Amino acid sequence: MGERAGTIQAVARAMRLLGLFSPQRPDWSVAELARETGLHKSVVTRMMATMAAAGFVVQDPVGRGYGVGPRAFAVGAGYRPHAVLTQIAGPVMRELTERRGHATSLGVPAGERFVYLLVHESRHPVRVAAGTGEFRDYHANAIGKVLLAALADDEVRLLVGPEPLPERTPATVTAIEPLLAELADVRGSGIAHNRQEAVVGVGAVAATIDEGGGRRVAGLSIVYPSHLVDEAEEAELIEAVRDAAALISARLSR
Amino acid sequence: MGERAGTIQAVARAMRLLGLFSPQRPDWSVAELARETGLHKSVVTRMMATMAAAGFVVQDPVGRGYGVGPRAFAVGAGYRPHAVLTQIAGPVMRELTERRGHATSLGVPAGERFVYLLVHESRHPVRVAAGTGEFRDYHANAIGKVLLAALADDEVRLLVGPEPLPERTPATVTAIEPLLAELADVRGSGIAHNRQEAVVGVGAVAATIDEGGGRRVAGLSIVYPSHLVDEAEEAELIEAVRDAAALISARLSR
DNA sequence: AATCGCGTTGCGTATCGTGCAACGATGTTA
DNA sequence: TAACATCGTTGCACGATACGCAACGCGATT
Repeated sequence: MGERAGTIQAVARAMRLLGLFSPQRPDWSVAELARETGLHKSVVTRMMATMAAAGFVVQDPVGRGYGVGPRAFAVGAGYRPHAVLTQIAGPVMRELTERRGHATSLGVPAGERFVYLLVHESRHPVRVAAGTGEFRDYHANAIGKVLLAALADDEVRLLVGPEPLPERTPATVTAIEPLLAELADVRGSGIAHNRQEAVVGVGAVAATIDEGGGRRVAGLSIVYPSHLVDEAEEAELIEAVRDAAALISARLSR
Repeated sequence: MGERAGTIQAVARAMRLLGLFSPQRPDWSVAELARETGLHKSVVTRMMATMAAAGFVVQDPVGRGYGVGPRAFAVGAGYRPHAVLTQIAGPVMRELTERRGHATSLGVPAGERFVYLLVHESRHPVRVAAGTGEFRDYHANAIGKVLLAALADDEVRLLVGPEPLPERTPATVTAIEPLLAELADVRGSGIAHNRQEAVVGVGAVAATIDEGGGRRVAGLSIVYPSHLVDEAEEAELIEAVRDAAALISARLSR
């Protein structure tokens, strides 16, 4: 009956509930959780009570909805890629953001999507960057393409799923072949672009962060409002992000 | 039979397992988890398989132990105090660390202990600061005392538990009365000390970060090797941490 | 007042998690 | 090389336990 053999229904349900909490949506009521998951109210109540007793969630004042608990934060802080990269990439990204005036993001693969580990916001009035802990599709983001470019075409097909790929904006590449062609370019240049393919009006350039053995571990990007960056500046940003990624890679290896 | 009525055994067990993963100890094998929790191997195997399917944990290469998964990171990133304070306190702490040359930490209450939200390491060869996501006792840390000082004596008694309080070093205050007396001073001065009470050779001074309504939300500390800081410098550090905490508080309120 | 939506709780049923034992794989010791 | 220890996984039968229903108390809204 279960999704997969050898798994525990009650725990799988609890994980589904807990997984709904995210930086984008950190607050849920019992009723909302029940509607979203299709579980019965009573089940949700008991699940949440159990997870609250363990400190993974907290209920705000009195019964009025649940939020993320300190224990969940503590466990999440043990995520390897984050622990390693935060120390090294953080200062480099900060300087990059200050010098260029645009937001910078760092992401790593996380199954069928990738996750933002670290984000430095720009001081622009318009915020264009994603938030730490958010997941995104590979195919419609600069960091995602950098990560895909580390894989063979077959693996890419497996990862992004069947056509058409989800269309985020009119500019999103929704077919596999053009995406693979683009990835070939990325392998050559080491740079991936995002030209309003995820959000209208937002562009980005990304470069690769490698570990010692050449294993690709992360992508670093500069994100900006498209109308503020002309071709000349884009060329500068490409150089900047390439240098920063190389610096982080070098510091990672030793 | 269960710990508390209205909770689900299987989920409580899963939380107990997941809660073992922390920044200090981010890797566990099935056998280790089984020994630690007293659960049967087969139970642990199925629990972990279920949580792995949900992305909350990952098994390294093949079967060789589990680590924290990206989903756990994403959920943890939704922890309110972290999301709010990171943006505002981060830059202030960075400057404080650079200017004074010592590590700075920021912590918030998390049930019967407190948790470090943000840590900036010094460039000293000796690392003395805790890591993000680690839990500590209130009574043996500067930040902990600052947080306790926001409570009434009765609440403090409830929170720290019965005497003797856990002794971390020979200097730890293990009796309630002296602790309460110290907290009275903290309420007056707004500053808490830690003189090698948590780790031998490590001292700290902490100040209070308040929210708009006067609600205490966090403690900010400067942490240093005791033998490197004389009384004159300590006085300077107290001023520095007080100013920084006040600045963060002010930015929080608007 | 009346109605709606919410979160919680008792209870009986049968589903589903549990623990045992056995297996294959890997690594360690003699 | 062989015997042994340790590990992670899986089938299986039993019964503990999670489930879903229904009812309740509460607060907000009409």
